[in-house]
Amino acid sequence: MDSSIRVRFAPSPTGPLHIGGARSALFNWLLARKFGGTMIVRIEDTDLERSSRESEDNILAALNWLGLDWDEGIKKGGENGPYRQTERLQTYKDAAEKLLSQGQAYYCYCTEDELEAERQACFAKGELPRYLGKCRDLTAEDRARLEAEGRRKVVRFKVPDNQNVIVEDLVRGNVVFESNGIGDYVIVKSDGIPTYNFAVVMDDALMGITHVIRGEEHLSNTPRQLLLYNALNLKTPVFAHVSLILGKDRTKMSKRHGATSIDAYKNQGYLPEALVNFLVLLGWSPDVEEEIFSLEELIQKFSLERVAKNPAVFDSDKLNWINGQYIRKTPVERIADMALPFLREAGYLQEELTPETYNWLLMIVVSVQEKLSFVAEITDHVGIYFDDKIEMESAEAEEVLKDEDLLRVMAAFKEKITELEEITPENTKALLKTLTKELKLGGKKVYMPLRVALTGQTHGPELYYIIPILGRDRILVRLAQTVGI
RNA sequence: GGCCCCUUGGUCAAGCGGUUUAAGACACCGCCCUUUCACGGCGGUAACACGGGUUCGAAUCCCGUAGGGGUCACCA
Repeated sequence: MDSSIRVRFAPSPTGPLHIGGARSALFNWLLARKFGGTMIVRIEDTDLERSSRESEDNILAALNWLGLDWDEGIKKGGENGPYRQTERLQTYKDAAEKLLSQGQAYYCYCTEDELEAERQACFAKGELPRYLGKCRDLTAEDRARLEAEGRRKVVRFKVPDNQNVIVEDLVRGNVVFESNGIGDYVIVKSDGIPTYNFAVVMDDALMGITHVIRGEEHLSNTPRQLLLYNALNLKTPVFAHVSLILGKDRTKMSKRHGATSIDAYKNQGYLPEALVNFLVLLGWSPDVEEEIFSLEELIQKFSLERVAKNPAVFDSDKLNWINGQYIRKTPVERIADMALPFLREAGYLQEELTPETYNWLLMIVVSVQEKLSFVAEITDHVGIYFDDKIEMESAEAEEVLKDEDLLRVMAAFKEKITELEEITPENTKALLKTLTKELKLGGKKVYMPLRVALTGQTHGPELYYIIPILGRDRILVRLAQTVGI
């Protein structure tokens, strides 16, 4: 393998980019980057009904967000364009003509009802439901008659009999299929648009794709494609079928398993590099014990040899853990930017940010950063900073405020905090220390009562963050309210 | 149902015939750190689907059974 490697990601723009697609894109991209090859993005929009520009834009944006770029393809150009299949129709048409004239394909005039009846018959006999070749040997007169009836026609590929088709797969080894199990399949639909199996072959060949890395659901399509490569005398790429990503119930990931689009994770405040890290671990394993890798490290370490054959269940616990690891290592400014929309939506922040409130926001984020698995969770932790009306969250909290030394502690704290000209985490830390010392009390009698008096909770961020974030005035308001001083 | 793929702890997975009393990570549990929670550190529970072979020796090779998944469209 070398720099002549050409891989592609060829999504069909019928919905947002999903977890599985993203992983396929990632594997292709990693291979290209590792060997200095070329990554191509092509849009497979031959399903006119379901394809949309909106989906295309969404997919491309998601790819960009993940940090997966491409060297050639849609929105980028290149020598093998255009990169949208609906703009390459002439190419397919010519190839279909060729197959037709060589007798390797033929027109079929069967109606949907006829086909359905045939399928049922096969099924009843316990055979593979497939097209039996009814229109295979139509005479010119037959065709003229059927055309005269106004029937629509499709082009079917004539699948050779009694042939073993061997898929040489980098992750599965050689997989053998019998051509007899494959019925003559449609390569051009009645509206003149090629089907997937035909268009991919043409495009992969014409674009010089050397490695096709895709989901396992395509494995049983591959013999059909191989037959076409053969018939058209095209050079076949190397295949690598990666096993599927399953939901908790061990069936193929789908909407009912919850969030499956990359968008959904982006919108919950996951970091793209964390998602990539998680995705690569689904089906691939490093040769070392660490599991947290930067894109650069992944490029260096990735190899198709270490891609697993068995399907992987999507484990959101692990995703959360990985994302949490990244959140902790990420500069607070970036997390704050991500947190802003959530805080606004929760009604915590109304006004535009000033430099002052921005710094305040940063301190808030710092105080809870290590608690987050994904940024949307921030609203669960920051309520204490916004509502000055303190509710005791538990009987345990109320109990804390019944301590006999409470008033002494609070009064001393109030005095000290009032004297402080500027309240920062640093001098708050010092203040708390001297307070404990001067009062000659155990920390438990100082820290916990203060925490409860200020927030109504027995847990939460460090006191030395809470105090400066609240500021003197609001602290006094809260003390008056909860302990009456 | 036919064809194809897969089968190591709850999950992701290492393992490619002896170095395995089967790594590591997530989750879970415990301890430590921490005058809270979390983070972090240390430790623990937990697996080779089953049955036959082959071999001196099998999680690793072969066959069968079972289970799971995928696919059989004028969707990709």
